[in-house]
Amino acid sequence: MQQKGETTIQDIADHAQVSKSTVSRVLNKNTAVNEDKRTAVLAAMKTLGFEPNLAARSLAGGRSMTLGVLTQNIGSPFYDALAQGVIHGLAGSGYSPIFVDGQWQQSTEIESIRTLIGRRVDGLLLIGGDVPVEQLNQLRERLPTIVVAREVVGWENQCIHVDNVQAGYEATKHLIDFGHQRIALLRGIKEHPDAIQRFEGYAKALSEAGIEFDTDLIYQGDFSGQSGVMAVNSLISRGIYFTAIFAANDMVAFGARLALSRHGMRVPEDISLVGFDDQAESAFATPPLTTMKQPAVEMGTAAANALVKLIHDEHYELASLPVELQRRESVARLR
Amino acid sequence: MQQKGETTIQDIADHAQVSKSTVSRVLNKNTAVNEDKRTAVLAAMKTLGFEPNLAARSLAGGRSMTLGVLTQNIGSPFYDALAQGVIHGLAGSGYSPIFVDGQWQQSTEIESIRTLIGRRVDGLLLIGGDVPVEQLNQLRERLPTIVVAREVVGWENQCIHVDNVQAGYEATKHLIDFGHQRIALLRGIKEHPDAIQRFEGYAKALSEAGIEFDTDLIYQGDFSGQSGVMAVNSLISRGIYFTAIFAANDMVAFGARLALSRHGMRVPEDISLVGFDDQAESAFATPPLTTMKQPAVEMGTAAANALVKLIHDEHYELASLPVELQRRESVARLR
DNA sequence: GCAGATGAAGAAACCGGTTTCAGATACCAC
DNA sequence: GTGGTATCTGAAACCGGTTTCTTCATCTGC
Repeated sequence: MQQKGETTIQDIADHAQVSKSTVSRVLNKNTAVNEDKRTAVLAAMKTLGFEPNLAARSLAGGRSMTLGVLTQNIGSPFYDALAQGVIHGLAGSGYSPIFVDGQWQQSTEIESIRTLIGRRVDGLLLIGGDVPVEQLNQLRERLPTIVVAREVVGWENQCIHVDNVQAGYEATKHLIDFGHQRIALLRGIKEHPDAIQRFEGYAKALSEAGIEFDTDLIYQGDFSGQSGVMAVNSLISRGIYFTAIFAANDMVAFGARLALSRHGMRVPEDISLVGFDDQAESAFATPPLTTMKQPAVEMGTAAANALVKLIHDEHYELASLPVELQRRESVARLR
Repeated sequence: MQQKGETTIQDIADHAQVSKSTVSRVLNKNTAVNEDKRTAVLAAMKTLGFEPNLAARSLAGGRSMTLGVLTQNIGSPFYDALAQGVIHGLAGSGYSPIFVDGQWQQSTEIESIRTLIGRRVDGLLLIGGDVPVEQLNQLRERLPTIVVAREVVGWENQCIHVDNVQAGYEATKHLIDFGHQRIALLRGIKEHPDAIQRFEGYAKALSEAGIEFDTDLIYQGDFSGQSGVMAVNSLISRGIYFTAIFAANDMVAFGARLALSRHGMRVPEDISLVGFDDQAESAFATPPLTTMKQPAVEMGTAAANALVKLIHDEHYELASLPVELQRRESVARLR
C-alpha cells in the first residue's frame, strides 16, 4: 500500500510557489502571511488533498495534540460513560484521545501508561485504576495528569471523583427513612476503594439511626449480575431476615432482583432495592430501579476540560460532583 | 512541564559508548550486534529509563504501529463490546488502537477518519458507520481497511458482519414455532441497514409460514428503551391485537417489557418477547430475556486479527459469524 | 602471506514538519 | 534621499528516530 503517496508540506510549497516555512505558517496561523500567498497555499492544499503528518508535527513541535486516556474495563457501563464524557469534553479542543485499557490490573496499567508516554501524549487522564501513589507522583512530574473516579491524597486539584461515603450513606438513609432496618449490603470487590467507601457510608447511616450492624447482612461479592444472584441465594439459604437490599451497582441489583423473583419475593412489595450508577437500563427495569446516579459523563467532560486547561497552564476548578438519589419504584415503605 | 527531559537514543548511545545506529539496531533487533555492545546498550536503557519516541519512529520508519478504529456511539453496549473485542484481538500484536467516535453521523465520521489519516495510522478498522462506498473505496487504496458490522458490496474479504436477514428470520421463526401469529415488530432507526435487514427476515419468516403481514404491527422507532415504551403504548392505545414482540434490540425490549407491565400484561404468559444483542443485563432481566446473541466481542477480535494480517500481507479468512438464538424465559407457547 | 569475502559499527542522509535567523522589501519620518 | 523600523519570506537547523552507505577489522581459502 503506497503510504509514500501522501502529500507533504513540500509538495504544497512547490505547487503554491512558496517555501515550506510559509506553508507551515499558514498551517499554524501564528505569523502573518501575505494574503496572496495564503490563498495560494490554501488552494494548493485543497487541490492536493493535504493532511499534515501528525508524527512530524509532534516531533518538530514537541506537541502531539494527543491525550492519553487510561480506562478500565471497556464494555462496562460506568467506565464507558466516563469515556464518552471525555470524548465530549475534548470535542473542538484540537486534542484527540487515545484510549488504553488497564483492566484493573496494575501491571497492565503500568504497561499501558508506558506506551502512552512513548506516544508522547501531551497529557494523561487516568480513570480509576490501581497505580500506586508514588508512581502517580512521578508521572505528574513528567506530564500534566488528571485522575478521575479515584481519590488520591495530595492531588486535590488534579483529581475528580465522587463522594462514595456520602453516596453510600444516602442510599442507606433512604431505605431507613422508608422504615427498613434489616438492610442487606451487596458489596463490590473486596479491595475496591469504591466498595470500601460505600460500605463506610452504609455503616455510618446505620449507626446514626441506632440500628445494630449485622455482618450476616453483608455479602462480599463483585460487580457482576451473577454476584447479585448468588448474594440473594446465600442470604435466603442461610435464613437471614432482610427487607431491603443496597446493591454494589445496578448490575448487581438486576441479579438480586432476578433471584428474588425466583424465590417468589416481589420488589418492592416484599423487598426494597437500591442500586448504584443509574445505567441506562435501570430506568426500564421492572420495576424501574431506584439507584444512586453517578454523574459519569459529566465527570469525564469536566476532567477532559480540566486537563486541557492544565496543559495550557490556565486556571481551572475541579469541583467534586454529587451522586444523586434517583427515586424510582424499587423502594417501598416497610409495612 | 519539562517534556524536554525525555531521554533519547543519543543519550543511550553516549552512555553506552556506541553510535545512534547501534542503539537503533538493538532496539529493532533486525541486524546483528556484538553481544558486548548489546548488553551495554540495554543496560544504558535500563538506567536512563528510555522509552522510544513513537512520533520519531513513525516518521523515520513509515510505520506508526497504530491502528485507527472508528466506532459509533461509545457508551452503547453493542459497539462497546466490539471495541472490547478489538482491544483483545490487538493485545500482543504490537499495534495499539486509537479510537474515534463517529456518532453515526457521516460528517463526523469523515472528519474523524481524516484525523486518523493525519496520525498516519497503519490501518483502519471501521465499525458500522455511514461513509459512502465510493469514499470507502478510495480509503482502501490508501490504507489497509477492514469494515466491521456493516456489509459493503465488493468488500467481501475486508468486511465482517452478521447476517441480519437470517437473524431476523430466526427470531421471528422462533415465535412462530411457539404458535404466535400476531407478532409486533419494533423496528430500529428507519434508514439503519441492520433494522432494514432484520425487517426483511421478519417478513420472510411470516410469508414462509403463510401468516399475513400487517403493517399495524410494525412500529417505526429507534434503538432506545423509550422507543420500546412508546411502541407498546401505541400498539395498545390503537387497540392492535398482538401476542408477541420482536424488539429492535434488548434495550427496546426492556422498554417494551416495562410498558407491558404497566398495562398489566405479563411476560411471557400474556406476551412473548424477543430481543436482539444479548447484552449483559438481558440474562438478569425478569424474566431473563430471550434474544438473538450477536457475537460482538468475537467479531471485534476477528476483525483486529484480520487487519494485522492484511497489513503484513499475510493470508486470512474473514468468516461471517452466526447470530444465535439465546433461549431464556421471555417466550412462551401461545395458549 | 595476500586477495577477496564477510560482518560489525559509525557517519550521514532522510522522514515531514516547526522554528530560528537573517535577508529583502516596503513604509515612514525627517 | 537617507536611515530606521516593521513586515514578510526563504534558508537552514532541528526534533528523534531508521536506514543506507561506507569504512574498517576480521576471517577464509589458496
